[in-house]
Amino acid sequence: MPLHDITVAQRIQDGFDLLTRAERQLANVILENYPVSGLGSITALAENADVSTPTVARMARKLGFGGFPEMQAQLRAELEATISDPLTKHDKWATGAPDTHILNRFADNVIDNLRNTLKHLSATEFDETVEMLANTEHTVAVVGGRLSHTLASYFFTHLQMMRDGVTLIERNSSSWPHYLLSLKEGDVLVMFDMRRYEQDLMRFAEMAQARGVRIILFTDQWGSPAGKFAEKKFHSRIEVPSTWDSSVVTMFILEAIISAVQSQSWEQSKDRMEELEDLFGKTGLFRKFV
Amino acid sequence: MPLHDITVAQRIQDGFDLLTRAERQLANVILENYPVSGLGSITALAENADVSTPTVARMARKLGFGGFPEMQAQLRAELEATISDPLTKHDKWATGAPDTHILNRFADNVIDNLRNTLKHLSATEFDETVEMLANTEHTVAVVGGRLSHTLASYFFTHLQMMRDGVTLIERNSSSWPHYLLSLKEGDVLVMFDMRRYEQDLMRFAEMAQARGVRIILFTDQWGSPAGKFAEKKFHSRIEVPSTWDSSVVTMFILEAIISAVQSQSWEQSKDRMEELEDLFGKTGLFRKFV
DNA sequence: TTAATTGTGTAATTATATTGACAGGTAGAT
DNA sequence: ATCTACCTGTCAATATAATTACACAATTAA
Repeated sequence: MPLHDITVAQRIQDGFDLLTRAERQLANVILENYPVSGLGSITALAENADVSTPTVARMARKLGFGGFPEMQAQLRAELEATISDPLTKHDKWATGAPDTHILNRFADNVIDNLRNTLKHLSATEFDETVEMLANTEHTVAVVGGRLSHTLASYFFTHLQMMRDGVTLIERNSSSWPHYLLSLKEGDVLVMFDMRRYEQDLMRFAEMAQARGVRIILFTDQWGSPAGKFAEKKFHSRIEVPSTWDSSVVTMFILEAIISAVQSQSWEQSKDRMEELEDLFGKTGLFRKFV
Repeated sequence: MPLHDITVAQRIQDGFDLLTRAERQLANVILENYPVSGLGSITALAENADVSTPTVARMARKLGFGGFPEMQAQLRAELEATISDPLTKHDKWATGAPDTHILNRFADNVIDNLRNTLKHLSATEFDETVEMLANTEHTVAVVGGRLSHTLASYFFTHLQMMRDGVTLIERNSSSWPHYLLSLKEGDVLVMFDMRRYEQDLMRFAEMAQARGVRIILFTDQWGSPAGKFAEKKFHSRIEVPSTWDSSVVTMFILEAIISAVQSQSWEQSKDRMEELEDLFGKTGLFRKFV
């Protein structure tokens, strides 16, 4: 295949591992708004990516071009080809794949789910939930079902980074009574229960509520039976072209909540984060940056 | 209407009668292959239209720009606006909340991430990855890092429902050598490594590759250093308005893969699913439906 | 036809972009 | 801990682009 048949984007991706830190930074800026971001001057591009101009020139060389202008010329050529080819305009999400490709169908569907979910989600309820989770006067326990345990665990991991008094309740429901004992009135229980709802979760919710525990429930559009014991409920749309259900939208809400909780309690969480960074840094297990 | 709302093409057409012979010649060339023809140097454009460079500069002035570069900047801006799909932008997501509410900002951002990720994701690579994972002649092991273990676990749970020979490798890296022993040439290793990349994962990848294991890597836009040992790489955009990174897009890709793997091997997975349903039904732990 | 006006290119100048040389810094190796 | 190799930015040089000044050509009006 002649060299000019490979797009700049392709070359960047193919050789991504050979790129250095500054070059990757640059590569991302180019890909982010491809190909327009690469059509200005080398200086503009460099500033945009917060690297020096020689870095840009060097990368162009590395990708196999004679220099930056040559790379830019190819970007223009690609653009011309793209614009004049009406076929590519109908490609939706994944380029070079038909509309019927699973990636495109999935994307359409997930966006739809997100839109629909948010339409029925009250911003006030959201804010109140954030309030409950940011309040450190009470502890927070997190519990999930067979498939939703992963979500519970994800939420726990992040919440724990921001505040004290967060517990992840084990998968195994035989140990749940023990956890129940440590939950006091006013404490918060975050529960995940999706389609193929689990009896145990409902019983757990019932008993927790009886103890005065405030429940935040993440469930699907049809609603877990545990809902009747919950103070806050988040219904995600979860249907996708697959035999299983999608967790993407639920994860979206979780992340939004985590982000909001954090900005709410930034002063405390900042210190915690720094401590954590230190801890991980010192164990030598993890590098702080690359 | 502010000046910059009028396209260059519009300005040319509006003032066409005021243009001189050489300028019309130039105008036609610009419009002919709009806007790409105007994105090169002033010299290139002049030659292309068989006029002198000052003619180009003068026309830019005549059209109301400060000079040629200013006109070119607008061409780029127009192009950017055309290319970035207006589909989801400026839609308010959460009703009853201002645009600046975290839910709306998060939604915009995540959609953007998804779009950008898919734009640079090759459908062919995707299909080949699905192929690798659906093939039951080899085993599949799944491993993740500190924060990405959840994703690994999610992927494992679903893949396991569809096929035999799937292992989830523990979080604790001290046990990894044992897992390595059971990986044979041709086996598949699915690895997750996001920002704050982990040394151990890279070493693991290196050793696995040396054993002839084929690696599928899920990483972020900046790229884990383990990438150089991977056969397939998926770069997700993960930045959101939060201190932490988003896993939503990665989860999207995982689900799409899971869905594709399943339809690829429906006959086998159907039986497995039924068995699983039975098992869960019989243990009494879970209800099949509600 | 000739003078005035306007249009256009050439050449010189200026501004800007691009590249090359170097040196400080950082990560990985021994 | 020290060395080495390799990034990566600053600064200088070079090349290229853009503009200006100017002269000549073309067109139009007297």
